[in-house]
Amino acid sequence: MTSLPSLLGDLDPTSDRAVFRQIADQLREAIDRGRFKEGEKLPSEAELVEHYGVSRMTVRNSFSILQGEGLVAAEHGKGVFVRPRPPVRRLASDRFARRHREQGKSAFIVEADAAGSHPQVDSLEVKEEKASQDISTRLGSVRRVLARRRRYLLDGRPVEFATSYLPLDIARGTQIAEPNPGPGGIYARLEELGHHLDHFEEEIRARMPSPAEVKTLRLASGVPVIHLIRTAFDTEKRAVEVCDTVMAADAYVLSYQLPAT
Amino acid sequence: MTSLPSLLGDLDPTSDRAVFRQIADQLREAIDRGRFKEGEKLPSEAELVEHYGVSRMTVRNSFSILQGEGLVAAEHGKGVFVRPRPPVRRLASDRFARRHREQGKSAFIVEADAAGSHPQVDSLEVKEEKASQDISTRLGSVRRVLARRRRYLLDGRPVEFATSYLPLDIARGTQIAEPNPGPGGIYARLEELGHHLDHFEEEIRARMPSPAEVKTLRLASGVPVIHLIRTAFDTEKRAVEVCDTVMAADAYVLSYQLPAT
DNA sequence: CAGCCCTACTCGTATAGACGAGTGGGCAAG
DNA sequence: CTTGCCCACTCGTCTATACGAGTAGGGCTG
Repeated sequence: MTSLPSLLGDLDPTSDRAVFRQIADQLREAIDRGRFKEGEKLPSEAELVEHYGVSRMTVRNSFSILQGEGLVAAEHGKGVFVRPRPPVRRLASDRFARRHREQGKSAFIVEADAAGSHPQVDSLEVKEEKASQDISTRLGSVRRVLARRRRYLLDGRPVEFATSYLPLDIARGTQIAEPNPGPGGIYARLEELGHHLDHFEEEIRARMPSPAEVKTLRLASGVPVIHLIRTAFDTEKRAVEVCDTVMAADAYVLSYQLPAT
Repeated sequence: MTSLPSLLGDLDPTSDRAVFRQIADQLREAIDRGRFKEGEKLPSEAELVEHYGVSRMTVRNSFSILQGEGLVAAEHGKGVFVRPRPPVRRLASDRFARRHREQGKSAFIVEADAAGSHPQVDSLEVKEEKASQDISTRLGSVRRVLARRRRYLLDGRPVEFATSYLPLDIARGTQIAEPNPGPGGIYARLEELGHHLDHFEEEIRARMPSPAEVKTLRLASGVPVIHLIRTAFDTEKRAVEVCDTVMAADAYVLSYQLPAT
């Protein structure tokens, strides 16, 4: 039972700042200054209750602020811990360049192997379905589509799930409709089918995850998602694929290289 | 006092799902289904206390979940409201193309005017300062830099703030060091100074905002930020500017066009 | 009629207490 | 020594209560 004042200071009763905010401020500052390091355990609720002389709900209130900021995460039965900043996966803008399609393995696998982490793909699902309004619009008024769903994991942690949508007249009956699309992925198959890829359009949004997304990506509270929608166009200016991707924001940095034309 | 059951249903006491989660689920679903529309007021805490027969803290707990998801916002003295989705600003990847630098006005102003909204730029600050470790690395080991800070508002709402960093040997004494950099902005000045722009690199992250960012961008809780770091390179492969931008994620969609080379 | 105030309703903050459930270490029984 | 149980400690959920403070509308007062 070492004394916390050395780490945490006192409350200012004259301040009009709410007590639980003051406590959150002190904890946040202590974390920022490295007094509590990544992965380290913060003082327990009971300890803070005693240190500050407040009720437990007040302390929990403080923690909930820091959780909302993505700074800490509570673990039932263990304590509240400073969230480690996970190593990030970089997505370069040239990741779909033709030269990367030569190898047999998918971009995700190759890239992860190179970074020394253990990649995995699961919840593979390939089926025909009705296109949503949005997908239909992007693909040019298609009614039904082939949907390829998959989830990506890095060292056992889910980091992204994605769905590719393709018009049936392109994909039906081809290897694209198979669970394993073969070397170079569906883009290689599209080119073999005569749909030479011209360019991609990517739309990027960030937002808080839905409960379903929290579940599939096992997100801690306070972690947003990056929502990326990529449309692939062939040289005839036709949209041949839309890929809808949701990524755990704490696992990714997107990187683009743009000409200054 | 109209009855809420028509909108909200009952609790399932046999479920092992926590009561406050069940309530949050029901409210979320009602919002998703459009039973409560954007900007509309949810039932008050007292009403929900009575409807579900739970204590007030339980209801507040439910609200705090939905706030964390960015779905609702509480207004002191008024009620809890469904957060309206603000109009988003699209940032196209060609926004720095040379052809857009012809006009006298900045890209932000032109674009906002075209969209019929009222643009504003404030908290302008231009000064020399010590480069942070990160900025120094990106600019190629520079010790001191010229920093240009500004905040952008759309119809009175702050949506983004940005800082440009330039090496002193380039910027000092030029119009770049003036509050108003002149027509075409600093990129036009850089080209006039012989630094012909070759390409940009953009890094994109998403995360929850710091308290300071919440303040400057007046963010509601449950709104992440998009953090964009752009480095401009001239034809000599030298990094001539780094622009660090923090955007309210609910106000932006980034859009990139990539060749399929 | 205009202005003010009062009141009812809203959410914000805080206390005190209770029980449940996950975790991990120590101790006791085999 | 190993196994298994128990207990202490942790956070999770929930109740009940109290007061503060912002808002809006009705009614009273001048």
